[in-house]
Amino acid sequence: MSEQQIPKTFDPADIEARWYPHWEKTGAFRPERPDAGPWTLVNPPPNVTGSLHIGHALDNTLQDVLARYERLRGKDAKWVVGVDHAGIATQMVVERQLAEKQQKRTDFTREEFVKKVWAWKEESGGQITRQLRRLGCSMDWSNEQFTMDPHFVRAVTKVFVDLYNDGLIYRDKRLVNWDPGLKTAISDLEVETVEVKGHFWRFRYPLADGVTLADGRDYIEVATTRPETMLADMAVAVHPDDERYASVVGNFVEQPITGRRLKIVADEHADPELGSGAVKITPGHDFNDFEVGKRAGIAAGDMLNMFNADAHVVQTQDGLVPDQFVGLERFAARAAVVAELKRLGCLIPHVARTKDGEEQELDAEPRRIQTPFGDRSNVVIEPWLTDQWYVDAEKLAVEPMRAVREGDINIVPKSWEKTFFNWMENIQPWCVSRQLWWGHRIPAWFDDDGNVFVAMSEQEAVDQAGGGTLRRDEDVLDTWFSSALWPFATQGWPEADVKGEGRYPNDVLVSGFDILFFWDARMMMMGMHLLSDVPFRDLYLHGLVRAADGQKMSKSKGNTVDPLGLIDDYGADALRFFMTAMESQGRDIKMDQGRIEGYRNFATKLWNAARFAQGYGIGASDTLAPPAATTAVNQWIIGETIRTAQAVELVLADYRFDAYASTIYQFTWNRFCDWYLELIKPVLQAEGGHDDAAETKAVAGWVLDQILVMLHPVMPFITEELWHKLGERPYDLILAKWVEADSRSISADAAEEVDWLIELVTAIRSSRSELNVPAGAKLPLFVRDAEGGTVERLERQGSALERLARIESVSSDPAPAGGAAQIVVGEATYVIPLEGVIDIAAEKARLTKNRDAAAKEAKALAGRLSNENFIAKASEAAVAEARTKLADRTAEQERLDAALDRLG
RNA sequence: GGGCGCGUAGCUCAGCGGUAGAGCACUGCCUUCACACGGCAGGGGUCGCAAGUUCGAACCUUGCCGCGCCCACCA
Repeated sequence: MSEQQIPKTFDPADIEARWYPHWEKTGAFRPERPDAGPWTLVNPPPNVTGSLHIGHALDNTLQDVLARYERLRGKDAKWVVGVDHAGIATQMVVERQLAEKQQKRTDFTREEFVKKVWAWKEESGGQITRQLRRLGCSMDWSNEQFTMDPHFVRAVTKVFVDLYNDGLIYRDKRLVNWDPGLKTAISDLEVETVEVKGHFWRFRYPLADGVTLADGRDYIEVATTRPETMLADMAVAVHPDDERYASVVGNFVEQPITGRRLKIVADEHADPELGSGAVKITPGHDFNDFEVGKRAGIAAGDMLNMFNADAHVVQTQDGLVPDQFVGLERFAARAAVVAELKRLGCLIPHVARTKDGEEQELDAEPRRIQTPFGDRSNVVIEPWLTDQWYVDAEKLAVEPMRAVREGDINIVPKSWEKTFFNWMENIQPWCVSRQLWWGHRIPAWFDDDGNVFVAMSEQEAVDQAGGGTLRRDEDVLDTWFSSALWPFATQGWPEADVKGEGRYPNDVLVSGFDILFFWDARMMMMGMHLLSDVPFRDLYLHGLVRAADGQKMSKSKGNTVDPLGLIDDYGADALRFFMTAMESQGRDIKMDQGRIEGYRNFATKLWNAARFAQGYGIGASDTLAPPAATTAVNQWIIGETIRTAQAVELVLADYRFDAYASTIYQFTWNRFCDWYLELIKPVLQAEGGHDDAAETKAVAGWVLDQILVMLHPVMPFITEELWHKLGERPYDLILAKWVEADSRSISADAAEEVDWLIELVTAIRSSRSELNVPAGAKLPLFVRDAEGGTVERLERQGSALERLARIESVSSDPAPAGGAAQIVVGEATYVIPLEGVIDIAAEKARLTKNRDAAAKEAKALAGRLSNENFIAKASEAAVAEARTKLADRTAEQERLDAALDRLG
């Protein structure tokens, strides 16, 4: 693609469709650059069945900004990409498809079903990767990963075996969060607590054996929000110090429905302040009660279970559940238990007042109950006693906490550290087994006696067992177990020496804060244990993309925005710029189409600026260093370019994405387009050529190139297109060199001169506009009180001034008598005769407004400077600055007073 | 119950110790030969409230009021 005329219209779709395949085909994402140092980033693997949502667009834009920036700075930027098998999510999708055909998973063998999932993976797995390409993400597709690739399976198996052998994975019988919808255990993190409307019932449990309480009552009152669990009650607990019950501890109550004798135990868990102070204990179906039960000497194996896998009532081991309850669904069982207790006269009614103040008896007190739901199934979670595999997270959490504390891992923004520590310090054993078919099958085998053998292969397990036939564990691993290995398993670990290659630790991880525990922390635990080093040096956490009204986006609310649609409407570059500009640390992003449109306009602006430049023979620069410049305007823009590059480097080092976007935006539009291009028009358009033309074209071409370079990380498509349209290039922009930001190329004098010119032009324009001078009218300008330096500047910048402020001539002669606009800039006053045109009253009003503004500021400054505390305590620089400003403002005010006098 | 964050122009957001900025929207002028997805000029804010620290506070501290998120066993 060689130099050619830039078309009048900017068509993002056309450009995007051409450049992405070109980059990918030419290997630009991982070019051969033997001298380049490694820089590594791994992409949070999206679900294989997923499609790109707006959160992915944010996450991947930020990563691509970093990857492209580092690539431009000469690094061998490797951005690892791949997809996650997403156990539960994917299995659910395929099961849903079966359901549409009136089929279910269990109609098939495990092998048949898994085959169907693989088929679906092949069919749908490419979608999200195609979409990432449309966003422009410069990932290393040559090394695309899948968490169920054969080498990944080996890595996962090895990790499981190693952790088992290290005692960090174990099998345990305890309560798990059981999802009766999916019929699998899930981890704590996959449980979402939601407040729902519920009831709080109170019941009487009669004391057995004729015992009574100190006050003579023959029953103990217990309360619950889950009456159905009474069918498996095993005790009643009271606080050891609770006098009311001290006499009956060690005695029994009789559960009214089952007739089971429940021991009254003393346990700190019972809160004397709450309700009656006595609490029923169901060790098999409540996390607290499980602990109380254990303390009371009930072994896990003896705890009564009253549910099957889909939460229907089953007979307990002691056979005491009346037949009428067996087989009931859990919520039906709840109603049945309440009804039966009521019938038995054991229900204590709740007395409520109606709005009219009348008393009313209810079965139970209405309450808001914190209820656990499965995050995937949206079904109420049941604590259920099962054998599962656990990772000893507490031990694995030690090193990551140390790493964060000591700065080996730098969490950005820092405010997340507290959340991180809070979770890590209270971490619970991680249940990693899932009763699913899709996933990494657990490498554990059992013999007929229930002995377990954990091994890399069945053969090894058999060898361990000393022969015989073994049965492999049916369960698979939590998806996050495999993705926890992502920073190294994707790069060939354990065979490859990822540390030696400089690819581990990764340089940075970018993720949404919503997966800090699920994924980021687990990578730290696994990485630090298995590779003895942190998985990444920096952890950048970004927020959520919210709907325009601030609500969380979700399919069920129907308020999602499709990033692909936004790309169609505004171009990928505009969407990327939006994400980058809005990414402010520690804050969510609210959708704002107006902004995306604004950034589309920005792209168009750049396009037209390049087109303009090209029209005057400005093209690809042939130097990396700034070209030699003699004019103030050229020196100034070079300095501004370098300052911009330095600012960009500074803010990107701190992951200040918004600051990066606004820095480059303002430079491009407000400096380069609004001023520089306008200032050089007289040079470019001079009839018969201009002495400064060659220099100016060289500088303009260089600056434009630097803009393309600096903008490329966030707007890769338009910049690559313009890069080539502006001239023959030895390489694509994606592989160009970052700006040589050498401060020695900044001229302070040039900056002062151009700042002065801008101030003067702006002031003249402002007065023209306020005095309603016709926009096209060219006016003479008379200067008074100008010092030598200003006179020279006026000579040098005369043609620019004439063009930008619509001035016909500049003269240091006294202005003719009569009405005139007067403009004060610096020490000089600029007079524009407007006899007959000017409205003297309007000009007086305008000058007075300016005078008053100067006077007000001068007064404030004078006040500050007359405060001896300020002089004594404020920094010298602050005092000096105040003095300078006061002098300036006072002088300005005096000149404006003089101008007002002249108006009469 | 703990923790985190947010309340700045009509809207979306920067600024985080020296008397307020951007984009969009708004008003006026401009069909000026790069761009009307544009140019120029302009209006608009007692920076949630209160007290404190400081020579000086949108910016630091404390309290309060609103909003949001996360974690947690009130049966």
